[in-house]
Amino acid sequence: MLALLEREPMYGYQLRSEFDAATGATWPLNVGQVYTTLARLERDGLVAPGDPDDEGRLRYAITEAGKAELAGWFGTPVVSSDRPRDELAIKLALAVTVPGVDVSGVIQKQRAATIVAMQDLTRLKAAGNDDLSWSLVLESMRYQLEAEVRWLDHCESSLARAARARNGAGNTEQTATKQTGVRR
Amino acid sequence: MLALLEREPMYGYQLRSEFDAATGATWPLNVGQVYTTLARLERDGLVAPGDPDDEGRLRYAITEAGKAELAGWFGTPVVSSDRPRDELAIKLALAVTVPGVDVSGVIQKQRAATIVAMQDLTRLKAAGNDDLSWSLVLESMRYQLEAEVRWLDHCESSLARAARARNGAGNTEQTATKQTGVRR
DNA sequence: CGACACATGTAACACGTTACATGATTTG
DNA sequence: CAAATCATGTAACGTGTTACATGTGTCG
Repeated sequence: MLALLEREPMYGYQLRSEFDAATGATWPLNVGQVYTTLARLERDGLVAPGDPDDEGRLRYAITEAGKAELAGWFGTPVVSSDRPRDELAIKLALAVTVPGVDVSGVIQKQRAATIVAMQDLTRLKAAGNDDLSWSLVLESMRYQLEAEVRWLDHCESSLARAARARNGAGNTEQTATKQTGVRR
Repeated sequence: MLALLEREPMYGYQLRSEFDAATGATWPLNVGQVYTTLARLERDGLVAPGDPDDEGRLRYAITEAGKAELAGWFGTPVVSSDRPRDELAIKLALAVTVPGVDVSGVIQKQRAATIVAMQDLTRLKAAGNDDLSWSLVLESMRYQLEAEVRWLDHCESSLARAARARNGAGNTEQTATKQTGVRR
């Protein structure tokens, strides 16, 4: 919000559409949330309601405090500790500890879903959008999804190795990558 | 929580330590939260308090409904739409739209931080932990961080290209990757 | 004995999210 | 004219997170 308001004062509805434009509607933003957030930002003195425009729309402007906050945001890198927990990582980490879970089944389903997501992305990208922000976000997702697939592969081979270690040294059937049935 | 309780009934404090063990303390979990979550899970009928053990500790057990929920979780891949918004992606997407922001500065700081994070990871990994869950989570982070660096590089060259497009065709000074000062 | 880990909780807060209500304006 | 878009809000809910209170056991 602050970043958008730094460009120029905007009213709520406009903020939503500008945000969607910037992120390519990848993470759609509920309009209602804009207003609640605006109220919270005003509470914290980061924005201020100002001159209503020609039509009665109330534009909010960023304050000095808001500019400082924004500059801090841009100037401070995102570190692991303020990233949200990675659900997928947790899921697999736990899956391998719970007996009866078909871990490779989980991995395979996930990889399939991830690959579909990548294809959707490619399709989106093909439906020409020359906007820079748009394409950066899309590329971000692509890099992440690619990494995810690679990680899933790594997990599978890790699993296979662990299974091989558990079984006798001479026993070389690839059981680990071929089990079926989901728990129980 | 459900995944841990599927292994065996546990009490609150134990759940915390088991979770930390599984995720390698990557995303430390506040103990208090375990109890509130446990209360909410009980409210939803997914766990049930049961037989207190030899010391007076109250163990919670997963219910049938909880098992179903858990099986659903393991059986359903994580898709983009239920992933949280990517703060870094949004940050850069907006940075390029706000005039006066030193985008390559942001990128460089982020890359530095990301690389440090990768080194921390390597160090952690070196401090021997042969636990499978642990190492899967660590690898997950490594893959993600690597992807992030690659994406940041991509962003920089994307930016440079955009800048070249803005400037005249003959004008080939590399202004885009060399600006300084953070807005204003 | 004092500090620290173990162990259980609760109150308060902030935030994201949804659903709903309401009205003006535009457009097929 | 009806439907859709524009536009502004609010109430309610769920959850993550922190801070605090409280007590027991253990170990240097």
